[in-house]
Amino acid sequence: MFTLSEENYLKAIYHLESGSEKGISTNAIAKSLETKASSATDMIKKLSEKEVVFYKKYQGVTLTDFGKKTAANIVRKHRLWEVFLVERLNFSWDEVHEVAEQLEHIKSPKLINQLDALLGFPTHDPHGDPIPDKDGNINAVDKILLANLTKNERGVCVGVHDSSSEFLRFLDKKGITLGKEITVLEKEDFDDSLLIEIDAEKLSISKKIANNLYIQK
Amino acid sequence: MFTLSEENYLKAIYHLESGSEKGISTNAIAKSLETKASSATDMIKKLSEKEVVFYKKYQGVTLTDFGKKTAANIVRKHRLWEVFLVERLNFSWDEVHEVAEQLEHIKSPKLINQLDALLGFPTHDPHGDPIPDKDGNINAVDKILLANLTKNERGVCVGVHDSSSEFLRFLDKKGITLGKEITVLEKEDFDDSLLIEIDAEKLSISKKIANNLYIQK
DNA sequence: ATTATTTTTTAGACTTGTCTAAAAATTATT
DNA sequence: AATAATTTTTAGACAAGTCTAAAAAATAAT
Repeated sequence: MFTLSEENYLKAIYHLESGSEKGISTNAIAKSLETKASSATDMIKKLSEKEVVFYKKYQGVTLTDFGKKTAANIVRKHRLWEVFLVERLNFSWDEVHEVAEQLEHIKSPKLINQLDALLGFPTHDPHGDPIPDKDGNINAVDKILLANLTKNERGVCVGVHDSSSEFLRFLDKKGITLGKEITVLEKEDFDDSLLIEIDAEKLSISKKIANNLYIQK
Repeated sequence: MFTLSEENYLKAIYHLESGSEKGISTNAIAKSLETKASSATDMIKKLSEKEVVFYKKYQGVTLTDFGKKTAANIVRKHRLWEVFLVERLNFSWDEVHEVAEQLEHIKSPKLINQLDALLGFPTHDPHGDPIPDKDGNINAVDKILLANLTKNERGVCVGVHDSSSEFLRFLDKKGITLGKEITVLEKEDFDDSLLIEIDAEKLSISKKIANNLYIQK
């Protein structure tokens, strides 16, 4: 069994690993958890003892298979709870993160399996992120950033990269939600902004926004 | 804000207070939390600093109004989650306690209010215990122990005193659930057992059982 | 009313998870 | 290749929450 702190480290390492080949540095972990490198080193040693990470001094960490599975299960819980909050308790997608951060640590296999069933075995959370199955496998979607679409290309909005409340509320305001079809009408060279069409309306989108929205062609 | 440990102490004191007039002793608290008296003393001091209990050395503790409200809110959360687990996630009434012990510490007013609404503002948990409202007020039911009914008296089963899994599973086996009507046919003097009628069937009930079942006349 | 017993508190220690400051190792720069 | 800068680790400290053992207070028993 893992402590709350251990689970948070595992989750951080899990997220950092998906997006880099090599081992995850102590600093990267510390930064992601808003703690100090020395604290991270301490915890890494504990996780290594518990055989959820491989660790060699000065060379960062990698999750073991067991560690991956454990971390994926925490992510699974987090995302299932997010679906529950949005679909059953009228939370908006920018409100769920903090609460899900707490709920993901509740220990009860039955609870999470029944919740999964209650929600109809969802495959994605409210931000479009895939929900790992019981074995930790995820159904990778071949999504690309809106910024990488070329002129006149079209696709469906399937996820966000940045899921901060601010960004999500901005999207709500602009009417951009998951499932909406987006067409790129223009790409401005001088500031990399986009002119898109959504709901038969034209909308200008900055580079920053376009780099945080995932599209499926 | 209170730590997990502080919340558990508050809840224990709250439960111990309902059933005694005076202050709650250090030992009683320690016993109820399966810890040592010295640990209880330490925590009592912290709770006293936070003004949730009145405390004078060697004289036990009493909850302040603030403390009562805080504790009632934890109990409210615990019981609402129990309803959710039984009514929405197919848990049986003997399985919910452990999970609710975890869920009761989740901090999110919106979560609990929405959950309350989702469940249709239930007034009692699956064991018949009343659910405090947002202000900590509870709707006291005038229930009595089955053991205190006299021959030929009748009533409805509205709660259990002992809510251990073993007892609840025993009740399930005998077909005794909340809402069932029970008539006392005989009271045996030599062992204080009861002969009751339930669902038009006769059933013999030991003193111990009769002392753990609440009836509303 | 004076012992004996029980309860409660104190004192000091231990664990978990964190921190700062300094040392050691690695990586980057000239 | 030697020095500078950065990263990582170690060492020692601290807070929270717990424990054991001993002292102090309260209660019970003779």
